Amino acid sequence: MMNHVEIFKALSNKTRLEILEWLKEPETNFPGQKEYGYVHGVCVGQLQIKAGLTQSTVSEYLSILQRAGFVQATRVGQWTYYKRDEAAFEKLSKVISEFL
Amino acid sequence: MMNHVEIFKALSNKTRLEILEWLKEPETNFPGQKEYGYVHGVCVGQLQIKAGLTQSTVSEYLSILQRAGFVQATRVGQWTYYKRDEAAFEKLSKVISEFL
DNA sequence: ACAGTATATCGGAAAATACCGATATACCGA
DNA sequence: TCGGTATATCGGTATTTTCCGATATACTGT
Repeated sequence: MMNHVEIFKALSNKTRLEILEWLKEPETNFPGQKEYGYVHGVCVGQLQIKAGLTQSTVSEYLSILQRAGFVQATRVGQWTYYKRDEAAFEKLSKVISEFL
Repeated sequence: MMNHVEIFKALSNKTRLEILEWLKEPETNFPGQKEYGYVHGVCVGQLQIKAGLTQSTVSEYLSILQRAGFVQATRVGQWTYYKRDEAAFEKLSKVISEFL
């Protein structure tokens, strides 16, 4: 993983925490993407609508979450799909209970 | 506990993370306080010396950590001792692996 | 009551973050 | 090749955070 401070900073924002929560259940939270599937996660546009912020802001938030390791990005055509990396959460959970 | 964003913000600073780490082993990290004991933790002055920041800054950092639940303060005479609240770390660890 | 010490709080300058709109890049279909 | 769509990046303003020095508060011994 990366620097702990950067990881906690990534989680220090209401919208970013919500994004992570929404991505736990893509089918429920992003029905608008049903026809395209959820294999690689959810695309930026869907997240933007749900977040109610501008495209540029959501895009940046996603790259912050990606740098911290919480999500993985997959480019498919003109779309970038983001999905949670569950291992990162387990890892952080362990870091907190064992090393912090 | 409190709002998750505030908790992660409290952990988004190098010095504050170091303080939490130092408080895991007061005897080792704060030998200057040996004669006064470590029952209630470590006093602000000792933490200030170790952190190398001003008294006001360290005092504020400690209250940030306290508001987030990571440390408990005990006033004894003119000293305020701070010690870790291990339960807060376990709780946060669970929150991350189960809810985040 | 007073001087000394420990900590908390206040006010502020500099740096970082939260967001935005505009623009650039990448891909697609015609 | 060109127009349309999805995303990333850039430049900027408002807010927040970092860290400081000065001051206020609280306690202690004389």
